[in-house]
Amino acid sequence: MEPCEGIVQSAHCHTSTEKTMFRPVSSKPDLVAQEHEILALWRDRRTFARLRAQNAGKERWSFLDGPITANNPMGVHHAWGRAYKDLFQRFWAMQGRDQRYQNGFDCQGLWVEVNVERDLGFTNKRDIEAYGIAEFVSLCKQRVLTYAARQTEQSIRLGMWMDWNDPHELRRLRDEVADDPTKQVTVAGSDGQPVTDSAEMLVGRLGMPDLGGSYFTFSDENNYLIWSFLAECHRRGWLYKGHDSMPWCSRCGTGISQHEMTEGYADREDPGLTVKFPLLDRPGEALLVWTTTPWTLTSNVAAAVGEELRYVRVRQGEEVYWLGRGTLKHALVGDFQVLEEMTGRKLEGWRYAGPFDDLPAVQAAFAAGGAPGAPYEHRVVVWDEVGEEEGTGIVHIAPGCGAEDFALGKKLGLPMIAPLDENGVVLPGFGPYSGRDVRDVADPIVETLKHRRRFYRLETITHRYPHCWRCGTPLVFRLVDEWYVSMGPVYDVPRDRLTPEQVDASLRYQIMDVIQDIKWIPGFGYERELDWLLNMHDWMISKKRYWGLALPIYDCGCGAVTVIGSREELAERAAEGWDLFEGHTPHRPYVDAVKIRCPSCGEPVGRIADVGNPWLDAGIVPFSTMHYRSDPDYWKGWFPADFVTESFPGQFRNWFYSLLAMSTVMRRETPFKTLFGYALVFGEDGRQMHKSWGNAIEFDEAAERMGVDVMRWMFANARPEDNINFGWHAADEARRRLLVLWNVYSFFVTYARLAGWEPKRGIVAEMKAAGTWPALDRWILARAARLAGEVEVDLMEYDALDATREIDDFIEDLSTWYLRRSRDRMRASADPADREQAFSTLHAALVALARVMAPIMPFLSESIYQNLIVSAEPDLPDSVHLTAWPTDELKDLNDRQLQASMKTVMRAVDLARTLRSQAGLKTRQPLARMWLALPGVDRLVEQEALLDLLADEVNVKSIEMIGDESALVDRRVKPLLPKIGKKLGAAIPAVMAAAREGAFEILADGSVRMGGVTLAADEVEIQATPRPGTAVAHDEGLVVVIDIELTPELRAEGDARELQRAIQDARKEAVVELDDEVAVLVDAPAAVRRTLEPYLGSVEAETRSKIDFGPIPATVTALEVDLDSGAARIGLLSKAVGP
RNA sequence: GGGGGAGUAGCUCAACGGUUAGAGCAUGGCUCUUAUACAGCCCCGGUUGGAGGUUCGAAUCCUCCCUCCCCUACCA
Repeated sequence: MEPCEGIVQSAHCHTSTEKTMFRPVSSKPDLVAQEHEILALWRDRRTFARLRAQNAGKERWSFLDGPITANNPMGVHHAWGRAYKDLFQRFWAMQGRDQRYQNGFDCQGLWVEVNVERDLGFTNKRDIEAYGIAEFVSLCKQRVLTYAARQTEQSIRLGMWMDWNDPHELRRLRDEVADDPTKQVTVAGSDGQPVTDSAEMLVGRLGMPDLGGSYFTFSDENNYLIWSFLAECHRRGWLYKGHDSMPWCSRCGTGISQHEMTEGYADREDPGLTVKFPLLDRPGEALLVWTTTPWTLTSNVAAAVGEELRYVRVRQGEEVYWLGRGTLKHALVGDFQVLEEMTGRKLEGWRYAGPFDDLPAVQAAFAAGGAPGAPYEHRVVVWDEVGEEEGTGIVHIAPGCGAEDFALGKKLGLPMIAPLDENGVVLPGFGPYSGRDVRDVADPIVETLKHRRRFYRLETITHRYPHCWRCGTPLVFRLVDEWYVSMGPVYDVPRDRLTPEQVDASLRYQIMDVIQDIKWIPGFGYERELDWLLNMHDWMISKKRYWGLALPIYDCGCGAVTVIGSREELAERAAEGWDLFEGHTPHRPYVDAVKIRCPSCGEPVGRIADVGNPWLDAGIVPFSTMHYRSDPDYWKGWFPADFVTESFPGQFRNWFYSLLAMSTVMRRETPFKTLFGYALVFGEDGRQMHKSWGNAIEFDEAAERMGVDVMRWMFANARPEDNINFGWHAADEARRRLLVLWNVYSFFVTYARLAGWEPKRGIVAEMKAAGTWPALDRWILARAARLAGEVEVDLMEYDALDATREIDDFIEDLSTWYLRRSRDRMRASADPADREQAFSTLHAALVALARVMAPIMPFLSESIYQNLIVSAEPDLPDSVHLTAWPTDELKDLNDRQLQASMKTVMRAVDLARTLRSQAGLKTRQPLARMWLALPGVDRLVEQEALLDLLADEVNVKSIEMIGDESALVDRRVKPLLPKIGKKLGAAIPAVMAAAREGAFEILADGSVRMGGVTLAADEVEIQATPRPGTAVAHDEGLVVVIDIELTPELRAEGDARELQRAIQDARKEAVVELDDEVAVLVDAPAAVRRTLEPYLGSVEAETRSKIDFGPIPATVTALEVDLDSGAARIGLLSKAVGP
C-alpha cells in the first residue's frame, strides 16, 4: 500500500484502504509547508467559489475594503489589517452571510509618481515634461498593475479570500499597455464570457461588473463618479479656486494640503538671521528683525509689531536699534543701553529701507503700490500674532512667502512679491538670485547683507519645520491657485442649537450628523473624527501633477467656471479635441485635449492642468464599486457597508474623512455602519520598523519562516488600539501556544490510528441520551460549547483579542486537563468501551475547536478538519470554511455546573502539588489519603467521578471531604464587600476585624452576626481555612490536606512507578517505536527485587517490555535508578521487533 | 500652544472603588510524561511615576507636579 501524502487522501487511497485511517501526523509540524498544501487544496477544489455559492442570496454582510496602495510589495503592517479583514469575512461566512469580497487597490497619486520618477532617475517635473506625460502616465499605470499582481499573490499567501484578478492576467495587461495600449485584447469576464477591448480601455474597466475582480481606483467609473461628485459640489457652490500662499514642495512641484502637512513635520536646522532695517525718518536708528528663512527677505514688504508689546530703543556702540523689550536678553549680543521705551502702537507707520530695494521685482511691486495710485513704501504695521519668545519682537513680513504673512498682507492691502517658480527656483527680477535654487541663496543673501552693513547676527537654530511627506524635501511657501471644497462655516453656537438652514449651508455639520450613526471601535474614534471635522480647513483637492484624477474643471479667462459631471457630458459639450481623447481612459494628457465652449463667453476653454487629491479616489468607492449609477438596486442592497477596518493613524483625516465627506455630499448618509480601527506595527524593540535598525521584517520572509497562521494569531491576539511589537521572538512564543494544540491533535491521531478507531456521527445526541458518559468527556465538550458561544459573541463585536484569549484558555484546558487525564484511556490496554468514548470526545472537541478558530487560523484549522472529518466523512462539507458556526450544534452540552465543579477540582490539584513539593514527595510516590474542604456550601456535581479524577491525578488512594467538625480546618466568614460596603460604611473595619479573628455567629437562617451587625446569607461567603499548625494548602476557601505517612506498600508502589519511568526513559533513549516490545534487564540487590516483584506484571504491561533480573552486559548502556528500597541499574537488552 | 491617553514586577500587559495588586515572557529551582525538541509547578521580583485630597476602604475618583505617547496647531 502506498502511503498517502499530503493533506488529503486521494481517491486512490480511499479505495485501497478497507478502513478509514487518519493521515499520520508528526509531532513537529512544518506549518509553512502545510499552508502551501492547503492553498493548493483550496485552489483545486475551488473552495472559495463554493463558499460564495453556498451563501449567495442569503442575508448580506457588506464589507468595504479600504484600498491598499499598489505601489510596493505588501508589508507586515498591511498584514495586520488584512488579517482582520479576512478574519471577519470568514466569520460572517460561517454565519451564512452573503458577501461581496471585493478587494481594492489605490492607484493614483504622488506615491506612484515618486517611485516611477525614482526608477527613471528624475529629479523634478521638467524631467517628466521632457520625457512625455503620456509615457510617464503609462509607466504609472504599469507600476500599479505590477504591484497589484504582487500584492494579490501575497494576500493569497496570507490566506485572504477575495474576489481578485489572476495576477498573471494583470501582468499580461500591463505588458500589453506597455507594448501597445490600442491593441485589442481579450480577457475572461466575471461570468466566464470573453471581453474584448483595447488594452488601455480594459485596464480602465477593471473591477467593473462585467470584468469582476479587484477594484482599481484608476478605473473609468471611479474617476467619472468623482466628476459627478465635484459637479454636485459646484452646483451647491462649495467648489472654489483659492489664491493663497501655500506650503509647497519644490521637488514634487506641488502644494501640500492641510491633510498632508501633519506627517511631514520634522526637526531641522536653519539659520537664525537678525538683520537691520534702517528707519527712514529716524536717521541712525534701525529695526532689528529676525528670520529663519533668509530667502524671503528679498520679498519683504513690512515689519510687524505687537500693538500692546513694549519696544525699546537701545544703543550698542555707534548703533541704535529698536526691538521688543522682552527680547533684549536673547536677541542682542553684548552690552547695550536702553534709551527709550514705547508701545508697539506708536511704531505703526514708520518707514524703513528694505533689505533688497534694488531688485527689479521689488521696485515693480512697490511702484504698483498697495493703495491705488500711490507707490508703496516699507513700513511698520501692527499684528496681534507677534510674540516675544523668539526673535526680536519685530516680524519680517513677506506676504508672498508665508500663509500668515499672506493673510496679513491681504488684510492690509500690502503688495505681494512671489519670488519662486514651481521648482523652487528664484524667478527673474531678483538680480543675482534669479535662476538659483531657493536652497542655495541663503549664503549669498547673508553676504550681501553683511556687505551692506545690514547684518546683525547669524546663529543656527533647530526647530520643527514642515517637509514633504512623500519625498522629505523641506517645504517653502508659494503664492498659488488651488481648488478647494468648502467645508462651510464654523458657527459660534453649540451644534444642537443650529438651524436646519445653517446645517444645510455647512458640509462639516452635515458630516458631524452623519457620523453619529456609526459604531466606532475603539470609541475614541468618534471624538477624534468630530474634532477633525470641527477644526479642518477647506479641502484642497488639486495637485499640480500628472498621474491622477483629471479634475473636470474648466476655468475660463472670462471668469466662468464649468465642472463636468460625466464622460457623456464632456462628449456633449466638447468643442474640440474629442477625437484625441476618444479611446483613452480619463487621464492626462489625452483628456486635456478636450476643450469645451465656455457657457458664458463662448470661447473654447481647456481643463485646468491639475489632477485630484488621491483621497477623492478612495472616498468614492462606496459608490463606484457598488454600481451606484449602473445598478441602483444592487447598490441599495450593499450600501452602507456594515464594516470597514483600517489602521487609524492618519485615516481620520484621510480615508475615513473622504468617505464621509463624499457620501454626505452624495447621499447625506453614512457609507459604513461600523468602523474598526487598529494601530501600527512596530519592530520587536518597540520602535518603528526600519531596515537600518535591523528590526524590519518583510512580509514574504515572515510568511515563509513563521507561517501566516502564526502571524494571524499574533495579530488577532493584539490590542487593536495599541501598536503591536512584531518580531521573531514574539512569533516563537505564539507558535509555542499553537504547538500545544498541535500536540493534542498529534496524540489523538497517533492513538486513534493504533486503535484503528473510526469516527461516528452524532456524538451530541448520543451523549445526551447515554446518561452515563464519563464526566470528563462531558466536561470538555461543555467547554467547547461555551467556547463556541463566547467566541461568536466576541467576533460579532469585532473583539478578536478576546476571541483568541478564549481559544487559548480552551487549548490549555484541553491539553493540561482533558488529555492529561485521558491519556491512559486511549492506550491499547484500556477498556474498549471507555476508549471509544475518549476517542469520540477528543475527536469532537478538536473538530469544534478547529471550526471556532477557522476565521483566525484558516490553515491550521483546515489541516485538522481535513484529517479528522474529510478523510472519514465524505458527506460532510469538505472544508472547515464551508461549515456553519458550531454554537447551535453544541449548545445542548453546555453544562455550567459541571464546568464550575471541574474548575474547583483543578484548583485542588494545584494545591496538592504544592503540598507534595513542600513535603518533598514526588507525584510518582502514591499517598494514602488526601482531605478536601470546599469553599462555603459549594458542592461538586458528580462528586464521586470528579474526586476519582482528582485522586488519580495527585496519586492518592482516597479522598475524604472535610466536615464542619474536622480538626483540620476552621470555618471563616468572608464578608462580600461589594455587596455590603455601601450599606455598612464606617462599620466595615469592625466587621473585617471580626472576620479575621473568627469572631462570628452563624444563625439558623444562614445569616451571620459579626462585628456588631448581622449580615444576610447572601452577603457573606463561608470558607474553610486551615487551623494553625496544620500542613495544608488553601486558596479562597478551598483547603487541601495530604497524608504524608508512607507505608511499606506505598513505598514499594512508588518504586515500581520509578522503575516504570526509568524503562520509558530508556525506550525514549533507544528511539523505540510506540508499539515495539523490548526486553529489559534489571540489576538490583535482593531487597529491591523482592520489593518490585509484585508489580512486575503491571510494569511490563505499561512499558511493553519483558523484565528479567540479572547482570547487565558491558555492551549494553545501563541506567542508574535510585529507588527507595535501594539502588538499581537497568538496561534495554534488545528490541523485540515484530515481523 | 490646545485636546486626549498612558505611567503597575527586569520586559509585555491584567486587575466593576472592596480582603493579601495578578498573568505571560525572562532569570533561578523543581516536577510530570513515551504528547518525548511536550507540558506543569515553585521561588525571586512592587512604596501601582511623585505629592496632596475624597472615602470605612484608592492602582482605580479629584487636584497639582514629573515623564512618555497620540491627535491637533504651528509662528517670523
